[in-house]
Amino acid sequence: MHSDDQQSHDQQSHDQRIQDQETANAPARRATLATVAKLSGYHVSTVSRVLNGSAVPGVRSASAATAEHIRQVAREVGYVPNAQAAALRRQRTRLLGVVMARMADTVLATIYEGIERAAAGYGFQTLVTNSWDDPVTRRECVDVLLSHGVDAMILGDSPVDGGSLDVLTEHGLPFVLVNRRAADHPAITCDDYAGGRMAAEHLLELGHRRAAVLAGLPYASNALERTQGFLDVYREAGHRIPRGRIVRTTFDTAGGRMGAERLLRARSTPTAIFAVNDAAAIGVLGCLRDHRIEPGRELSVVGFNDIPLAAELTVPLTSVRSPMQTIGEQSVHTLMRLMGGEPVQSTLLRPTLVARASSAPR
Amino acid sequence: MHSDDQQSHDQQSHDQRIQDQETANAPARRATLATVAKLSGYHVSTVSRVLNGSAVPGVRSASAATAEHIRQVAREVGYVPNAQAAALRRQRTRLLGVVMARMADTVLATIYEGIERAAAGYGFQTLVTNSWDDPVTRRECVDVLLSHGVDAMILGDSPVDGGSLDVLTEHGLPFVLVNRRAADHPAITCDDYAGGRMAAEHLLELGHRRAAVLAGLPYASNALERTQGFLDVYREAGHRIPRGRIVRTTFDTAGGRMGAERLLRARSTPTAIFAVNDAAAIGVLGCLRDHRIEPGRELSVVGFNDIPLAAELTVPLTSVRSPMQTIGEQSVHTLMRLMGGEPVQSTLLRPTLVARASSAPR
DNA sequence: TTGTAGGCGTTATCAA
DNA sequence: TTGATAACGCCTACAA
Repeated sequence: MHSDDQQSHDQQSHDQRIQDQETANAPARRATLATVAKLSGYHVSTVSRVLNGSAVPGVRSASAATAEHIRQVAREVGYVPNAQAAALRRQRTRLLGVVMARMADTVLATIYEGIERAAAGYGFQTLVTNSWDDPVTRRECVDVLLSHGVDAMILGDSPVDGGSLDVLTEHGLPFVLVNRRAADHPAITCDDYAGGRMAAEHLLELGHRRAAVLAGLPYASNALERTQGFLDVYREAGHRIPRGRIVRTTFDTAGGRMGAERLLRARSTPTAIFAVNDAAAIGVLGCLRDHRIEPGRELSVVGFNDIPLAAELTVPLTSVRSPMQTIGEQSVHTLMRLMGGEPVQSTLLRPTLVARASSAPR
Repeated sequence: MHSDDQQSHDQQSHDQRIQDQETANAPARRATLATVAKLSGYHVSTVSRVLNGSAVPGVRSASAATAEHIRQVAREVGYVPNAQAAALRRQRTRLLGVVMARMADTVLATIYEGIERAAAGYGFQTLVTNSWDDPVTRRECVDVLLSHGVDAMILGDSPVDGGSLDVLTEHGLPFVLVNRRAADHPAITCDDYAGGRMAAEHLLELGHRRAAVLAGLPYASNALERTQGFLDVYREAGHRIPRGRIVRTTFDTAGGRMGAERLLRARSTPTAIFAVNDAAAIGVLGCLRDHRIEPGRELSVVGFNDIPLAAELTVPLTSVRSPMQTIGEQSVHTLMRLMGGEPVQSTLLRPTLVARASSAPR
């Protein structure tokens, strides 16, 4: 990769370097409850109640003066609670495991932002792993998260067959799927089937009879359902889309480009292309540019998710907008209910079509 | 937000729901070393040595048969080591804290992917938080990570003045900066100053004398240095860029769009715009489209980072490529050396200019 | 090679 | 309201 195109500059003073060494060799021991107890003259248990005690509003278990004094001392010595110890004792870590296919996908990153934000609201921290959509790595991710004792998991990369979900049910660990669904596990997703239909209806209204689909990867429910919704509308309208115009692609721009190349090489080319995600759609646009085909005028393109970039393209991209942030947030709320023992249901969030210049009447 | 445009479908069977409730109410206790010990007939310490023992290659501390038996039992009961307990005992969590401004920024997400990948290679897991570039949130992020006992931190959002770094040095916690530098803390970044110069040299060669800069936010070293490099080249060439043509912007497309609007409203407009990151540059392209200005032909645009999308745009974006993945990976390697007590230096990774159609001779 | 014991920092329970 | 104590699961020095 780029690993050889690098320079190293020594930008630290000698003292700095020495200090680094010392800190590494003598890692400062953090102040503990015992430290605070000794300094404040109270017993550890009292200090614990004041500093980390279960925050039941009405019930105080130390006099105001005592509490204030203890808090003061804690602040002075820079006391930070040790989550490991607390977790060991309480049997819960307040950690949420998150498995995503890959973070550099804007859609997944945005869902993740929703998750993080909502989780913070419940006092939960997230532990994230990238599975790269690889079964083996996925399994390792789950194991790592388990061993770190996450209280629950949010899985954003489940293949339709469920993948490694049995491990979780075995362990009795609560989990929620996002972005993709699998079996009847609780999942928070966009209503992908409806979204696929919207895209098709839009293109049909514009008069496109010969449409093609960049269908993504076949183990992702969202890709499958978007594709299915799209195909169904065309079939219902009597314009069945032949197999050759349905192309499997990866979800990145490179995938979209390759898929489009393939479609354009065929004998009869489509007048419209529906890509199941925006990154692929942008790859299509790149390919069209190379072939000097003007998007919108000569060939319509529709994407999915409506990432912020879509609106800014030179030919703005028509896209089915999915509420990515909300999917993330909602998944946390659902998970909290699940952890609380409440029954939960899967949720489908409604998408909306945003028509722009990349799709136009035939 | 979108929170009301949602539908709920009950997609679970009755049985499923009941099962959920049960698992929530009676969270299955994980198998521990003791469990395995009892079942295998060996003592906990032996089991521990076999399963989680320090992996010194040559030194085995159990007979092959014993080890195999123990491992077998462990597999059967689904033993997963309790990282909390191990951490408490060992005083190290094998957790790496990562603070980023925001994950939905492709650049940061890509750096993060590099971090995760390299960390996994060392057996470390990452704990990520978004600081949203807000000082208060940033401080909270650091505290949360500290309380979760991370062994070290990677900070991707440090303001030039260092921000909350003093807390870390106080705690003696090893850390490395990525993406942005601050004071003389060890940092792995792109050579932003050089990159800024490259952009300027490119535009000057094309004959652009009236250039403008979308300078990003003033507390980010990368934005500052890219801008400075750019300005220096123009100054050295005798074409000083006036204050009015240097616009502060956020790092997203919206920021780029607003910045460009402002530049185009001025009396004398630039013939070229350098945006300190690609997202902003794409915002510029969107703005130009609205004003029916053709990028490249009428006004040149140069971005920074060369995210994968840049090459696929209808008018491909000229950009200074930074080795994002490598920055992430390198930061972990550096951190490991730091934790090992070795002296470390900051590293500047060299960028390269990728010229495309968005910049053309004047 | 295997067993024993003690403690990492916190919290829940019980007693004062 | 406060104090004492035990235990969460694991690791490691030491003894056998």
